[in-house]
Amino acid sequence: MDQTPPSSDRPAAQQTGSSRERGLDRVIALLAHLHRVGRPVRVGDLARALSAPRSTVYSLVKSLTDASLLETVGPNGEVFFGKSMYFYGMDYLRAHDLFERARAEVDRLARETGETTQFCVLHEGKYTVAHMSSGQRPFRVSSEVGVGIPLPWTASGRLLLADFPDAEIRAMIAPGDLHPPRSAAMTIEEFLAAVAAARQEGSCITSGLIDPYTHCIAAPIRDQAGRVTATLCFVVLVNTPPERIASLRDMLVASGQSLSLAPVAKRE
Amino acid sequence: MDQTPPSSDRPAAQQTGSSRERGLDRVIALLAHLHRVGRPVRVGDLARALSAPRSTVYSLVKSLTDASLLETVGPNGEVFFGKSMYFYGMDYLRAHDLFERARAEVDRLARETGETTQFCVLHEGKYTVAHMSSGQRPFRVSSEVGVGIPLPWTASGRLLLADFPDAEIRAMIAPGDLHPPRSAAMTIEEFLAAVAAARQEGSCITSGLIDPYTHCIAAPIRDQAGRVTATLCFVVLVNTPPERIASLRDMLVASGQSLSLAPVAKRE
DNA sequence: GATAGATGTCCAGTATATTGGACAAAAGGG
DNA sequence: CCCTTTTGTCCAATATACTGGACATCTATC
Repeated sequence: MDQTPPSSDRPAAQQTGSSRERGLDRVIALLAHLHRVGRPVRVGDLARALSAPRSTVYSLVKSLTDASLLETVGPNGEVFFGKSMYFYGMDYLRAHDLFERARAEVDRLARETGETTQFCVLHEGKYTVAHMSSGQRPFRVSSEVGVGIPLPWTASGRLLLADFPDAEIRAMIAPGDLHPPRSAAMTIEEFLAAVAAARQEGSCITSGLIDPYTHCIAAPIRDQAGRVTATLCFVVLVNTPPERIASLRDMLVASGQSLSLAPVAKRE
Repeated sequence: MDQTPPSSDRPAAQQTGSSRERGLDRVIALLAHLHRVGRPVRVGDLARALSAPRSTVYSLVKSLTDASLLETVGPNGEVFFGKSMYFYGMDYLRAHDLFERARAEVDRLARETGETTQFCVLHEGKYTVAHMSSGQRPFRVSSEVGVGIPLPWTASGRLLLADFPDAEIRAMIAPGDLHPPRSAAMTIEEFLAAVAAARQEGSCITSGLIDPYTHCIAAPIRDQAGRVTATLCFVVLVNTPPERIASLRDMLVASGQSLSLAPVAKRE
C-alpha cells in the first residue's frame, strides 16, 4: 500500500493501533502498573495489561531484572520490584530528612497511642500516604501507601491545599473528586471553605468521608517558609470520645510542629 | 567511576567509543550512578559520567522526572531519586515480610543496646547493608545502605556464604576482595576456613577488618529450608569488653532466630 | 567586559531497538 | 489422549529513538 499518513487531520480514534514506542516509556508504564496491582505479575499479563508486544516486554523485563530493578518471584515467572528499587527508595529517604523523621514519628505515635497513624504528602495532584503504621487493632484502612486519592476525600487533603489560591485548587480538583465513594458529594465552594477553615484552624478533622465508620484527624507539617508540605494523621473509629479526639489532635499538632523545624544541617 | 576507559585498542566489532545505546540501558546506568554518588547530580555531569550524549540524557531525565522516578532538586538543575522510586521501594518492602520485620528488629536492637545495628543481605555477589540504625554515639561507619562490599571484609559475609560450596565461593571472590583496605590480606583458604567456622558456630565475630577500631558481630537469618538468607550485625568499638560482646552476640543470635521463622501468612 | 565554558533546546539523519510473527515446549482442560 | 492456550526464545524488517552538532542563554573567571 501507499504510505499511510499518520492521521493527517484527526488523531487516531484508537490508540491501540500498533504504535512503536520507546522502551523507557514502556518501562515507566510497567512500573506504574506493578505499583497499581501491588503484587507480582507474570510477564505475559504485563504485556497484555500494557498492550505491548510480548517480545518487547520480555526484553525489557530481562534488562530490568538483570539490573535488580525487578525480581522474578514465585514458582511461575512472576516479576515484582527488586532490591535495587528498594535501595534507590532508601536513597530518596536519605536525601529527604523530613521523610525519615516523619516515618519515625509516625511509628512512635502509633506505638504510643495505639491508633493507625499516617504521614501524607501531595503527589501528582493527589493525596498520598507516604508512610503508615497500624494501630493495635488494625482495621481496614482505605488508603495504601503510595496510592493517590482525591484531595477532597481526606482531612489531610484540606491541609495540603492550605497554601494554594482558590483558582489553583479549582483547577486541580476533577469533578468526580468531590464525591467521596461512601459519602455525600460536596460542592467546590464547600470544599474551598473547608480548606480555608483548615488553614485557619491549623488542623482538620473529618468524619466518615472515605469510610463511614472512621474519623480522620490531621495536622500540618510546614517548611521553613511556613508552607504546608505534608501532614500527619490519625484514623480512628467513629465512636472515639470527643475528648480523646481533641487530645489526639493536640498530639498530632505538636508532632507536626516538631517536624516543621528548619531542617538541621546533618552534614558534619 | 571511569569504568569505560577509552580503550586504546579494543578488539573490533565492539563499541568504539561512540556507541548508540538503548535508552533503557542508559537509564539503568544513570540510576546506578546516582546511587553510587549518593547525592543530586546535574544533568550535564550525568552525561559526562555516563559518557552519553547530552541531548540523550536530557531527554531521558525529562521522561524520568515526569514519572517522578527522579526529582529536580536544589537551585541548579540537579536531579536525584524521586517519590515514585520511594513508593516502589516501599512496594518491595511490603512484598518481603522479612525485610520489614528485620528493619523493625534492627531499630529495636539499636534503641535498646545503643549500638550501631545492621541488617545485611547478599546482593549481586557482594555484602550489602539493607538497613542500618545508628547507636547512641554514631561513629563513622564504613558501609552505606545499598553499597556492595566484598564479602571477605565483613563478619556477615562469612555467614552469608555458609551454604555455598567452596568452589562457588572461590569463583565468587575476586582476588582484590581478599585484601581489606585497612587490614592484612588473607588467602582464599583462610577465608574458606573462616566461612566454615562461621557455619559451625552459627555466628561470627571479626575484629578490625574494614575499620581497625571496630569489632563486627553477626548472626544469621535463615529461610524455611534453613539456608542463610540475611544477617543481623552490631558494629562496636574495639574496646568493648568481651563479656558485653558475648552478650550482644547472644541477643543477635536470638533475634536472628526469631526472624528465621517461616513467614507467617499475612493475608487475611 | 571580554573570554571561556557550561546549560538547555531543537533538528535532521541513520544505526538500531522495537516489532510481529513463527516456533517449540510446556501447561492445562475436557 | 488430543486440542487449545500460554510461555519463552529467536529473527528479519522497518519505524524511530538516539545521536551529533548548531544555537542562544546563562555563569563564571580574569
